[in-house]
Amino acid sequence: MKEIRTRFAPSPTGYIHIGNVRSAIYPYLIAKQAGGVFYLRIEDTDQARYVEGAEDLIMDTLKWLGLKWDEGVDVGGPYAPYRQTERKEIYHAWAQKLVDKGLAYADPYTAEEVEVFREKSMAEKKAFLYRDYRPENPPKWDGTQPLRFKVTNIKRWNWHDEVMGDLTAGPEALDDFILIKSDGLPTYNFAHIVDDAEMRSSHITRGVEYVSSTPKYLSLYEALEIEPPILVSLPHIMAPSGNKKLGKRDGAKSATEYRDEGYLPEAMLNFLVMLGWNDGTEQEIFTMEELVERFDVSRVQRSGAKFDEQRLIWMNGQWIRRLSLDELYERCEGFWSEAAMVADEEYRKKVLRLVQDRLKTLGDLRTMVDYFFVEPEVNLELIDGDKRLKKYERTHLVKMLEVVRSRLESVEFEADKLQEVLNELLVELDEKPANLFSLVRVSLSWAPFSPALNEMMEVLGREKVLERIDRTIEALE
RNA sequence: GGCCUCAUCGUCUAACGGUUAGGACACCAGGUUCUCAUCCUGGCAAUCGGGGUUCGAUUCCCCGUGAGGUCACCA
Repeated sequence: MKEIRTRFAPSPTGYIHIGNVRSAIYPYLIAKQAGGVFYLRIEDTDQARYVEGAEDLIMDTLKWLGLKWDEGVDVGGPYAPYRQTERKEIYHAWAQKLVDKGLAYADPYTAEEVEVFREKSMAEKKAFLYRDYRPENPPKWDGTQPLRFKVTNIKRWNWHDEVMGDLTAGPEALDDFILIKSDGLPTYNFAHIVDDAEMRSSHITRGVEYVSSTPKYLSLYEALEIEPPILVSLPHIMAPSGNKKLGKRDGAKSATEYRDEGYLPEAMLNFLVMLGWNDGTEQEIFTMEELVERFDVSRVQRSGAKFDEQRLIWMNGQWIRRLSLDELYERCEGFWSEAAMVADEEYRKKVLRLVQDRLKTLGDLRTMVDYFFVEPEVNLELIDGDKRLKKYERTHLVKMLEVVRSRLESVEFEADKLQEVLNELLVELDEKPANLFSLVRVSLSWAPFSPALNEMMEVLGREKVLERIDRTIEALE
């Protein structure tokens, strides 16, 4: 059997936004589950859209998601170079084959002249086909004119797509498209065909927008006597509002932006893969290993899926909770506030354990745990505005806190012991947990929400707890 | 406009032609000695329309409708 070789072949025109990341994930999974090769090729033939540094952005994203490439611009490989601008001679050699066969010719028209043809066709309400205006005696190609493919096998094409199934297109889909631009660089249409042949791609994974061009590619394969690879067309990821393809203008962020906001790569990967694919079971959470094992292109959805950030957030929470405390701690590097950074590792881990179930993203850390690291500002509004606490006289609240304080002076600061004492205080003061615990909780955190009282006390420690109760008493008097 | 493709809860989706059309997110209600979250329980909610074929259609066929893609010296 032929070796499985898949690729991700982006253009270095900027960061890859999440809508496009999936077309790197799927080929990766296809290759890895077959024990094949996944490689990275840079398609930089459009000089005008080239963005400095984009290659690094792309590689950063792939690394973050754990999509390691076996061959590529930086690591090389048996079919190097992997950057199209460095492969110019190769394309010209293949182009020459077509010229020699009489299957390629120089385009004598200027862009303006072609535009006139196009407008004429559109005015007649039919699709523009250059071949309708094909010059009878084209000049010899000297490299300054665009080189066009001369389609000869004008017919209806039928082909198979692993995702879309059996597809067909009439002769209208065939045209004399440009192989080499007047700047000497090949178009995508030509370059990818040459590269995938030279680099032995077994699969071509790309967005559905290429299916209407497929007949052109098929006739080129035929002319070049290349056996076509397996075609895999991926439906688009749609913007959350409306039905259009998710793009940068819809606020599609880069994958690394999500990383910086505190999303885990596992969650992002899991979410993106599940957007348009499932394994037929009701399992929702998959590790990379499981995905590699279970992924099946034929189960990929044919219609576009909307990007649902709510689901991503949920999935991120799921993954945060699956991490061990040590692992979570490592992932949180860079997400702590400055005040927290001053505290030692052991203390921060204790705090982290209390909020692991509460984090939606690692970014929540910055604000969620402030009061563990800095003295919170007393805000009596939290008492006066509380539907239960506001019913008490302040003197009574003070009395309650004084009793609590004196009991805490001697108790061991350990969660279970603290809970016992808190329960005893409930009886002693004849109070409901909703009242007493709320009062103490607010006194210690001055935050609208916080972890369980006894655990919070254990982490804060006796000194801080007594100090904060004193401050509250002072403020209430 | 030509050509191509797609169509199940609000969203992501499951369902050899036979299921009370299942799950998940979101939302709502309840429970977990206090808040927030987690977790658990329950609830709301879908086969685009019309014709066929069939004992029986979400599933197959046709016609509509809607949506998307494409018709670049961009990929």
